[in-house]
Amino acid sequence: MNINDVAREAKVSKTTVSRVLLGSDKVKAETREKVLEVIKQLNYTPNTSAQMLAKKSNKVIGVINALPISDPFFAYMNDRIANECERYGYGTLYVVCGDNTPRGCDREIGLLYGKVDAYILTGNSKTGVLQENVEKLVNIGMPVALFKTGIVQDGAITVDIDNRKSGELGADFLYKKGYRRIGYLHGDGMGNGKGDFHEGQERYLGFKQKLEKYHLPLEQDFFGNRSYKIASGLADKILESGIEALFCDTDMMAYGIISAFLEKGVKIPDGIAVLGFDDVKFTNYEPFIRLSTVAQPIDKMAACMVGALVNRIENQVPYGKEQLFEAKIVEGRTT
Amino acid sequence: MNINDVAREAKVSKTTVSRVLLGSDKVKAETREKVLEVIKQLNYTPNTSAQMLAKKSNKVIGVINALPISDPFFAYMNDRIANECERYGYGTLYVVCGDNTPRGCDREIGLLYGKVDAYILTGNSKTGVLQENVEKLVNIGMPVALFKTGIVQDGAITVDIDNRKSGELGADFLYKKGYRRIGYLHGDGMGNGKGDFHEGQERYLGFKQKLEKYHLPLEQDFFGNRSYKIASGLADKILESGIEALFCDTDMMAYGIISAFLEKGVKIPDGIAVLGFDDVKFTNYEPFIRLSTVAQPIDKMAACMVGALVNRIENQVPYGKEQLFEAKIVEGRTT
DNA sequence: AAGTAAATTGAAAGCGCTCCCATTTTTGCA
DNA sequence: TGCAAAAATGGGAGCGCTTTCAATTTACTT
Repeated sequence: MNINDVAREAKVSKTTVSRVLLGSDKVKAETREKVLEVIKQLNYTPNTSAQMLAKKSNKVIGVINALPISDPFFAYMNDRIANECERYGYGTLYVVCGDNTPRGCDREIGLLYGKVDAYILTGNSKTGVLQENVEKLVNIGMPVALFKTGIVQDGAITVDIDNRKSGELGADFLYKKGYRRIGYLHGDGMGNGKGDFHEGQERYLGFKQKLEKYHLPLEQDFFGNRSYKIASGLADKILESGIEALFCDTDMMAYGIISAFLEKGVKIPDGIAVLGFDDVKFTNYEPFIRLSTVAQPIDKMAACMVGALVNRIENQVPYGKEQLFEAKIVEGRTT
Repeated sequence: MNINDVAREAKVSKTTVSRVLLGSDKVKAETREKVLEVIKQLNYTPNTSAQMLAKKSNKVIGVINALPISDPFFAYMNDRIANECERYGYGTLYVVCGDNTPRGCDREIGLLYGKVDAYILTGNSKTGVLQENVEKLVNIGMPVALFKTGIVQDGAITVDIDNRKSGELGADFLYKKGYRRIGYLHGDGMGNGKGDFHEGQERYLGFKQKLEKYHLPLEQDFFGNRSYKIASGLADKILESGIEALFCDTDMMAYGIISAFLEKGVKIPDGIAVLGFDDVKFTNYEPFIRLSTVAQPIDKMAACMVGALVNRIENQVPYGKEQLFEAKIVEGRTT
């Protein structure tokens, strides 16, 4: 079942069918009607591979997630990307590097090659192998956007927030709220315990600098971990340290530790204040504790990436090398 | 840059290059070496659209999520599907129907058409439009698996848990733990307020039947909602009702209401016990309160779908029409 | 050394579609 | 009614790859 079958049935040439399909050009109204009718009747769907091959472009952007997609922050980002693509009439194809091991995603890039007009690469674990592949893509003229990969590469556009500044912002906010003894809870990146969460390091740096500027004492650092038992002891450790506020480098860490605090009967924010990072949005679930957090402008970042890629694809307009966004405080009830 | 460039550079025919690419057949070792070298040197990547067109199959399974992917349950499912596909040497391509409106996903099916060897359709919002499209796919001989779509269709394989039984299981568990006054917290499905969460209805039915069997009183029903304010009042309402245990029809609802209880200083499970549904797994986050829940065998369901599809694709082995799995209780600390 | 089988390679057709260009049909206007 | 211009349609090449089948080379046997 292909375009020829439709052509035969509609008694026109496949060229005409193609024209109807692409909604293009001038086809007599009644011819179009007839073709559409046959298409519907035969349940014909055009083969996108053939289209792609013939057209060299198909209005599709490919997204490679170099991390498990069940990370809520990135999951939401993916939703936003799809939405943005739709605005421009583009489809979105996703691929996931399923495991936790940072790698080059060769397989995944290959899987999309010839199917998409541009790539978006996503992932918070810096890896040299990935960088090599980005270079390759760029070299063959492929439009590429990088989201939080920690890679900055000529010919690709890197989108992220200014992590350093965001760390400062969080510290500043807590300071101005009157907290003086402020601790920091580190996440562990991809949960692989490899400590390669490059974003967190920058955030922490900004946080520390701000504390120093205010001549605040540097409290003990705390480290999150996926193991329940350690995490449970963690809450005690944090409480015993006597800090007044805790800056967590992801919202998920914040939610976790808050639950632990609540369970121990500690009031938030009176017993201890908690500031998250990300502004994670959940489908199907509105957290009952509105978290105070350093919000990443996810929507804007998605719009920036897709907009830049589409503009490059359609108008050959080059994009900048790096686009850093400002985070902002969203105050909930935990500070 | 295509296969011809490689052929020319390696001084062989493109047929030979193709053979090397497919790792197939007999190619003299030194010829293969040379071709591989040229491929590497030129950074050549085969065009998957051309391959697909020529081969009629490319070992790729397409997944259409008829819901926002940021739903943690489905996000995790998607991760599992990718893993299963990888076991068979298959790639996985995802598409998301970005909005909350249940629809036929015509666009998304079309986007994948000609790119994949089989479809997996996912979504917990029954829609007639979707069913039509499933029929179409089946009619052209496309292997199709349906996950929680609420659709059962000849020629497609439907995979789900036995929701009724699972509701009974939860009620039974709570009863046997000694709880007698048990309430039920309904989710609102896709969060679109349309109340089309067909799974929940079945679960509730099973739950109710079991209560009746034990001659327990039917407590007031509670309804979750994405609006924070209502949800906050909800916790009070539940507590005032005097129930001893609350059965929530998703884990996310459970986590939410638990936070609210904790914040009010209510102990779990002494003040009130909470049983969730799903056994949601988070990347990057281990909830500090291990939830007691009715666990869906996500891994098994993913394996079942992918296995059935691959077997159908490669060996023409037909699959069953419907495969229902048993849920089981995973007891945490909230009951 | 000759002959045959096996291994290796290449030429060319074709996958389903788009699009350039040529051809046919229709329209507008004198 | 006739003729040029515009509109509508179709033929066929080509997108990058795989695969059949034939041709060539190599290896083996006696």
